[in-house]
Amino acid sequence: MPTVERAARTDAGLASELRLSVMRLRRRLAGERHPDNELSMNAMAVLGALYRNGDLTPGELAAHERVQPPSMTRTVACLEAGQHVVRRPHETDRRQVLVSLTDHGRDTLLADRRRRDEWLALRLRDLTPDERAVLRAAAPILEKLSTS
Amino acid sequence: MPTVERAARTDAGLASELRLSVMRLRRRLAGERHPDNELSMNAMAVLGALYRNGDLTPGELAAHERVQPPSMTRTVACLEAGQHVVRRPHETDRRQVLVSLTDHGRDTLLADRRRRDEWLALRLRDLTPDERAVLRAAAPILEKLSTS
DNA sequence: GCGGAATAGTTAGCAAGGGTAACTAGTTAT
DNA sequence: ATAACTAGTTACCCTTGCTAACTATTCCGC
Repeated sequence: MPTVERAARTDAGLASELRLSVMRLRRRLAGERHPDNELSMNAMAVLGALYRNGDLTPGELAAHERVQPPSMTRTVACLEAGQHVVRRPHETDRRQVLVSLTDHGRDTLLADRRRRDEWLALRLRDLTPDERAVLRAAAPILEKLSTS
Repeated sequence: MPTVERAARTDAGLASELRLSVMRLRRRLAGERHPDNELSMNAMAVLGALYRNGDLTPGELAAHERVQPPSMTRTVACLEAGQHVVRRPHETDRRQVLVSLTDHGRDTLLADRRRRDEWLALRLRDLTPDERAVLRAAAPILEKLSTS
């Protein structure tokens, strides 16, 4: 008996399917992380954002990850404690704070990412090329859904 | 600046993209639930499984949702407290317990599901038909990833 | 310029929801 | 008869999200 019903013809049905699939896969991803990764998935995402975009404020990071500012404060505090980022005051607006990736943070990010995607990448290799193509197309759409 | 890099050409890149997208969308889904839904998303998923498959044991439910048995014990206890399910001993093997959906549970499931998918279905309507088709194809693949 | 509104970040406290370890009760196999 | 296994539960802890409330700064209207 398949976990997902075959039919997702209506929008409501598709919504249900997608919701369940996303929930389960996320749980699986959280569980399957390699044991010697020191960073949580969210901390990783923050380092990734800094790596791609350069220095950002906590507010920008919160918007980027779609969490509330206090949640990001905690994540950043944790990263700062591990020397992965440094916080420094904004040049002109002293309400703001800029978070920068340290060398150590960057190294950790790259090593961690390599290990952490291992599990998923392994499963992706078991898919057919067509299935991978579908997921490649789907990723930005999922992203758009969470953005809007 | 797009949140997701355009490139997901390698499997590792795709894994990264997919992981981030799934995490964010799931967070968004958890947050956007309609205020007068009484059930958590996981409770809903359990009722859904019972609705589709008939009576199941806690162990089967745990495997189905890919959580550890103690987590399912709690979810089932919560559902039982709300009269959405009943637990009764297995006929022949008295170690086991069978969980059944009550009428009230079924009604709640259907009403809740309708409301809960509203937000996502709304966003789905903003997509192009092609994008929806991609997601329709992607849902079972995501499911397969979390199953394997 | 000065007082009130708005903005950025933080602190404090809470709740949901996952996990592991250890226990009970029932079943199976030697 | 007893040892080993299985299903479920209990107890406990951790992570990670949230809201509310507070501080510090900046902006705006007069």
